Order: sequence, then structure tokens, then C-alpha cells
Amino acid sequence: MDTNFSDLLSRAGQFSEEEQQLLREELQFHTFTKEEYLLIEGTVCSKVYFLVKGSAVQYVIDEEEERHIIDLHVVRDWVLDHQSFTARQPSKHSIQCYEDCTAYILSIEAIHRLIAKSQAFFQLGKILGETANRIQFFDQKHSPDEKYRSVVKNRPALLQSFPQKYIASYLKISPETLSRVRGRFLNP
Amino acid sequence: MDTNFSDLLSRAGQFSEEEQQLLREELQFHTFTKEEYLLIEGTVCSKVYFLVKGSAVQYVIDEEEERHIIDLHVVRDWVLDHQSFTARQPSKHSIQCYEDCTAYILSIEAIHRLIAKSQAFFQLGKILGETANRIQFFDQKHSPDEKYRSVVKNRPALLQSFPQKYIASYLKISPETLSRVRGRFLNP
DNA sequence: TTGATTTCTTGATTAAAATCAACCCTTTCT
DNA sequence: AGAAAGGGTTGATTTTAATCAAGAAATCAA
Repeated sequence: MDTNFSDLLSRAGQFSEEEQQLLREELQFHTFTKEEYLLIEGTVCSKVYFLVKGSAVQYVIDEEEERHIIDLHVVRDWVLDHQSFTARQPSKHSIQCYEDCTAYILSIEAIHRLIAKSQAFFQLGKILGETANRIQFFDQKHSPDEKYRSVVKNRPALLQSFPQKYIASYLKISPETLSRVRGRFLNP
Repeated sequence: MDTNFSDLLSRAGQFSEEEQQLLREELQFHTFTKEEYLLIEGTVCSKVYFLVKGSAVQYVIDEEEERHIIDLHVVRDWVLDHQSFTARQPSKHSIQCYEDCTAYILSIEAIHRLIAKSQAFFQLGKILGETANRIQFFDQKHSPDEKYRSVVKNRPALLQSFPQKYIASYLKISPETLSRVRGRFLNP
């Protein structure tokens, strides 16, 4: 069995052999080049990606043309705009490859077909919802130190994969503040 | 046709006569007394309420025993913890009546039965998701003025229904700051 | 109705993080 | 190689809203 698919399984829930086979049959596999878009603002997010290689950035552009990073994605992450996906509404975000990527793709229709075959696939809803939770933490009023600690603890790979100014934007703090937090963190 | 049900319909989506009838058959109707809980922290939110009379408060208690208001509900609102409801996970919030309430109740099983009968009921997912969006706005880094303007514009009834300290907690600002924002707002 | 809470307002002070500014260090592009 | 651009650090300054404090107003309860 190939490692990519078992990686995906380990991030998708508990499934029987038959369910695993159903899932495998619905998956597509694609490669994307750096800068390519997985989701474009204004379109409905109708598929989810499981990153097998590469990294991607989910962001929004505000009225002042400023880019705000909403989420950062690395290998073994599920990638989607949960809000757009569940409400079937045009997304306010874009998702763009930061490096060349390869990913499994699961369309919303595929997910519905799977659920029709086994209720076990409801688990996917929970997994995909976790991305939304994670994002919300950084929106909330935690201190810069708490936010940084949370990334170190829960998503250390991000720190290796993206420049600090991306991390700062993701944490909704200024790059200067992140630099100082890191200073305190490394030699307390 | 009774006004309560047409209120609910106007907040639920576009449905055919037959669909309206299906919906009506699945609805329950209950009354609750002041202080009574619609949802208790740690339990899964498995039904949604449509408030016909009264008001309710959704909140979380933090480590320091402080109560933080997550959402405020008035007549014609859908009431639920969207996160718990969609992920089928224990809720971190409680929802408590602030006055005596009456409400329609729709269980998650009822919603699944409805969807099985007509895809039109997928609309409910979108409607119920809007509560989650609304909440997120106040988590985000907007200025106290912007947050207050947003309530005045989108949810003016809250200002009549709850004390200012509740509104302040909902907006995630201090009561003093809210008082000053209001001062500026009323005589600019 | 009157005393006791609770809520609201207003001013003064403090604290936290953003912004501004200068400089250094890489990396990238001709 | 050299210029340019992007990213990171550090210090000084400014801004914003929280906190602290005191008093006024409103609500509740006996």
C-alpha cells in the first residue's frame, strides 16, 4: 500500500477495509506548480485537497489591497475553505501553492456519494471542521506569546516552511512583534 | 397560517408548499422559563431552536471563572452552537434563556429526514452557518467603533434586549470602552 | 419607599502592541 | 559581480484600549 494513501487514511478517520477501498476509488491525484491556485476568491470551494507534497497559502486581500494570511498548509494537511465549503457560498479567500504541490482531491459530490454508501464518512465533516477551529484561535484575543506557543506546539512545521512575515500575518501580529516574541522564546 | 410559522419560513429559505408542510410536521414547539438551559456545556448540540418569544445568551466560562458572551439571541433568531452541531462534538458553550422563551425545535435527525425527502433543505445548512460567521466578526481585529457599528446595523434589537455589559462582552471590548464608543456615536 | 446592589459613565493611568525608522543580512536577478 | 529587493532585527515613539478609581443612575428587594 502506498504511503501517501495511508497518510491520508491516518488523517481521515477510522474506516473498514471496504470503506478504505470506496474512499480510494473516489480520490483523484493532481500536481500543481508554484503560484497555481487551488481556490480563487469568489468561487465556491467544492473540493478538498490532501497535500502530499509542497505547501500552500490561504489568504484574503482587504480594501487597502493588503494580503492577510488566513491559513498555511503543509504536507499531510487537508486544504479547503471550510466556510465556503459547508455554506456553498462564494469564498472570500484564495488558496495558492507556495511551492510545487501534489495532492489528493475529493470533490463534494464524491463525499456525498461516500456518505450515501456508509455513514462512517460523516467523520470527514469533523476532520475538515478542525481547520476552521484552528484558524479561529488566532483571530481571538490571545497574546502574541500564546499564539506563537500554539504554533510551536501544534504546527511546528509551519515555522520551517514559510518566512516569518507569513507566520506573523497568520498569527495576526506584526513581523516586529513576532521577531521579539521569538527572541524571548529562544533565550528566556 | 400562524405568524410564528411564517416568521420561521421567512428565515429558513425558499420552500415549496409541500416542503413547507414537511417542515411543519417535523417542528416541535416548547416553552422555557428564564434561566433554563437550551444547551449545556459538554453536551453535543443536536437540535436548533427558532426563537418565537424571549431572548437567550450563549456563553463560555474560562479558567478564571469569567463568563464570556459568545452570542446573543432574540426573537426570530436561529439558536445553536454551530461548531458542536456540525462537528457532532461536545460544546464548549452553554445557551441559557435570559427571559422566558418559546421556540420551535428542529432536531438533527429531523433535518436529516427532511434532506432525505428534498435537497431543498440543504438551504438550512447555509442559514444555520450564518450564526457562526456573525460571531467570528467580533473575534476579529476590528476597532470597537467598527464592532459597535456592525451591531447597530445588523442586530439593533440586541441593544434593546440586553444590558450594555453583555453587549460589551459579546463585542469583546470592556464596558468602559463600549460606553465611550456609544458617547462618540450618539453625539459625534 | 428606602436601602442595597448592580450598571453605567467619566477621567486618569498603565500596558501592550503597532508603527516608524535604521540597519544588516540574504537571496535573486541581470 | 553588483545592484536590487525582500526579510529580519532592534530601538524609539505613538496609538489603542484595558485597567483603575470614583461617582451617578438605575434596578431590585425587603
